[in-house]
Amino acid sequence: MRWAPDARGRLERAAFELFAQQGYAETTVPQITARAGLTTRTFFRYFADKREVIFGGDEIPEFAASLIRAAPPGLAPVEVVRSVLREVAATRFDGHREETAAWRRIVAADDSLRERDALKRADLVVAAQAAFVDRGEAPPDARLIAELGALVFHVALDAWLAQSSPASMAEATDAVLDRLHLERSIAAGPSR
Amino acid sequence: MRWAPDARGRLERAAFELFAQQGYAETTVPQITARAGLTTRTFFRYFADKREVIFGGDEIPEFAASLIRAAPPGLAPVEVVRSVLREVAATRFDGHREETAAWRRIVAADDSLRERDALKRADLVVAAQAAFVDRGEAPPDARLIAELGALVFHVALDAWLAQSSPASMAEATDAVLDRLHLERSIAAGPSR
DNA sequence: GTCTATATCGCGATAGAC
DNA sequence: GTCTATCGCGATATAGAC
Repeated sequence: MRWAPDARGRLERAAFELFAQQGYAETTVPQITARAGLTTRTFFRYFADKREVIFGGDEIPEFAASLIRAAPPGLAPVEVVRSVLREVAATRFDGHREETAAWRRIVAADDSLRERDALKRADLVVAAQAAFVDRGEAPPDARLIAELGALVFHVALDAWLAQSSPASMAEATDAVLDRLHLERSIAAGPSR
Repeated sequence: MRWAPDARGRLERAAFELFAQQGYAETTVPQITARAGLTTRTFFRYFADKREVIFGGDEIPEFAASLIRAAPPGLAPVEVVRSVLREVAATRFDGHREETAAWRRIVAADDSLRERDALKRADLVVAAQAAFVDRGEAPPDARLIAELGALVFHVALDAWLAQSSPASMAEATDAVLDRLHLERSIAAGPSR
């Protein structure tokens, strides 16, 4: 065929390698596309902007939201958070610690990327809040529990990547959640 | 004098008005500087990038950090958070509800600005964590309590702006904190 | 202040695939 | 022939260098 397949994947890999080697800011889009054998214009057809290459297919918000909606109706919100985080951690992170760490190093090194990362977290909160509302929570409570879930997720991710011994990320999310010392009733009692 | 005074303030006001009228993305830096009677170059002397005009002197991280460091040594972390948030709310927000709401509307309408807003929140967490570490908390606990404080602050801000009756933001931060149903011991017990 | 690199995006052309 | 992925060219805005 006329074009090598998986243009998107090639762009992602080329970007990842260049960012790791010379840094995000020092890497230009033409450099990335040259390495992937494509043109600059093509890059922007796959990614809205340069930052998105490294956050590519981030379906975590959708995945988490679907898990929240699928949780048993009676389960307390905190327990929903616990099981959803376990599931996300186990299926998306455990077994990919090294790649995740390399990715995190790149992101942490550049403010543009930290910024995009922070937006992704905000978007996760929005998606999770909507899911909790669908489960019957009042919007303010749904917001709170969604924020808490995102908080635990991000703190646990950093903790998991920081520890030298390779425990599972699922354990890390549990540990952070427990450390919060939340009452079981959180965001489950009647609104004031 | 040769130049009209308060160049920075004029740029901020011009930007604010234009963003409110035609949106952030539709407003160019030359438009802003034209309205302020300055050149594009001058704009970037005062602000690192276009987004920063609207987040101008955001000294909240430094302010919050200094309050945390100044809190009574024996006070439980959650109570430190409670009093710091009260203080920040009362001195920086109460009495400016309308301006804050207008500002929030602009930010919420554009992803570039939501992104910067999210980064500011992350920076607040970093500053607060450092302050809690100085107070003697273990870094992981300091991180948790800092994240919690930022969470309460942002949720309370939205709640305060959303409510029709003009309560104080200090009350809003208290309400959100109470709603979390945290045990008093949070992040105060011995590290595992 | 001026000059310039780089990101970003609109539009039309093109070359197979079906 | 139509469709789709890609290219090529050009325009504008941001941002940084000199």
